[in-house]
Amino acid sequence: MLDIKKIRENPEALKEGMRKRRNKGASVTKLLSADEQRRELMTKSETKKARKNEVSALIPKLKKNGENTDELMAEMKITSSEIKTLDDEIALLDEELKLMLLSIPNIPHESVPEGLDENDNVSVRSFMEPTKFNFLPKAHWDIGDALGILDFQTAAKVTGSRFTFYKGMGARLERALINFFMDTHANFGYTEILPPYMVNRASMTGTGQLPKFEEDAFKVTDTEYFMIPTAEVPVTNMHRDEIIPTEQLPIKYCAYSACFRSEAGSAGRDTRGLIRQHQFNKVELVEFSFPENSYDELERLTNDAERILQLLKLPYRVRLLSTGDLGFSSAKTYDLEVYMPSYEKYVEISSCSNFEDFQARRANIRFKRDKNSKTEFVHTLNGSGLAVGRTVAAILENYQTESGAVEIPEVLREYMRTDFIR
RNA sequence: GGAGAAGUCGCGUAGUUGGUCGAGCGCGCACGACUGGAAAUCGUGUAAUCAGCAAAACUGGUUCGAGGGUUCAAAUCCCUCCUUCUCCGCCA
Repeated sequence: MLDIKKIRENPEALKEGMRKRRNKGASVTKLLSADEQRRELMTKSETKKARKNEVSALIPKLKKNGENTDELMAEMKITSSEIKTLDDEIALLDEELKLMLLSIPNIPHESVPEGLDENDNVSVRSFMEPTKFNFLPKAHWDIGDALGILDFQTAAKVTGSRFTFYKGMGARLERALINFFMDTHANFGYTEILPPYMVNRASMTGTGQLPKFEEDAFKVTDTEYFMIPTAEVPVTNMHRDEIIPTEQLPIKYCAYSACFRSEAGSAGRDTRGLIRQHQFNKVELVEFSFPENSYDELERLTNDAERILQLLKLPYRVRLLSTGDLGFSSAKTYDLEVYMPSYEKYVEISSCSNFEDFQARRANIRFKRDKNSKTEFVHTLNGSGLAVGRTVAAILENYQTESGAVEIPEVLREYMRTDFIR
């Protein structure tokens, strides 16, 4: 959510930001007129309330002196109903205004390249060369099938499409990766979190999934709970409606969770394999930082996610997202893309974003520099560290051997208790 | 799931025949006095948020779990929901 006061002061900045995002939804004029009307009504209502409070203090005094208060009480009866009418109008405007504000995406940071879509993203750096094979490499779903470690067919029977059974060494690989990710991040100052997999509506709104993207989420029937699409939601909302003690900042969490996405708009895309599932595992990095540090922290957090790929010796590149590909809540995002031989291209395996105060304002997460200073919103950041299923896919494909076996990356061998899956 | 109790300013509490209660007290914290320094003691202060103002100050509004209602007036009465605790049931 953006700051209505800033929009009031500088509507041009919002218009420019929305132009960059090619966003047609935000009507600045409508927003500002609703805001103005609301403030006008508030002034009226508050004047009446002041009078009401004054009289309410007066009545008991007069009564004590035995004076008649009928006339005042009659006046207040009218005043009260007038206040109620005004407040009802204000509440209506408030709701309208809030819905508008909640539907406006974040304004991109000035360092974000302007573009139409993912084709305008910019490569920042890369690690290793794309893996070369002196045989015809197989896709991970074929490898998984051949080794008996991934079973999509049975999952389709038991649940439906876009689900997977991991079996034997496949299940162990997934579990090994989760432990390896968490252990690594914990060594770099992140506190481990294991969050709830369902959250309420307020949490989904706090991080920006609602109200605009309800169809992307799985809602639990007969409750107001949603299955989390990422651990970012429960973990960021841990501090919702809090004023974080300054000495605790920056706060850094790493959280493992299963993630649930309906992928409503993606029918037919990446239908095979582990790339686009309704349920997948992910380790997420979440950070609450001082506003002035957040862009340095974004670089650092991105490096923390990259470290995993480096340790696994998987080829990847870092892409700076253009305004056309930027997520709704983000001001700046780096995607880490791992090389996937079956696609003969790079596939997103992590997304690291700085939301500035966009989520913090929605979720009301603040801090105070010292006793006498005003409260400020923290900046929130997060990034995958990493998506586990896609990492399994990347390992199966990049580490496959001509014999059909898969070598285990060195750093995982102690977790796997083996050097090969065959 | 059933029965009961409770949710007040960082913490602990006072406040239930509705009316100077946005709210007293204690602790904590901050500042000051005393001290060579400290402890103890004493004094002062101690929320968030919105609107008005260029703005600090200031003025006004709102907030006693959340939302609604009764009333001239609600922390106090009524309703709904949420959370916590105790007992029972069920259960990994």
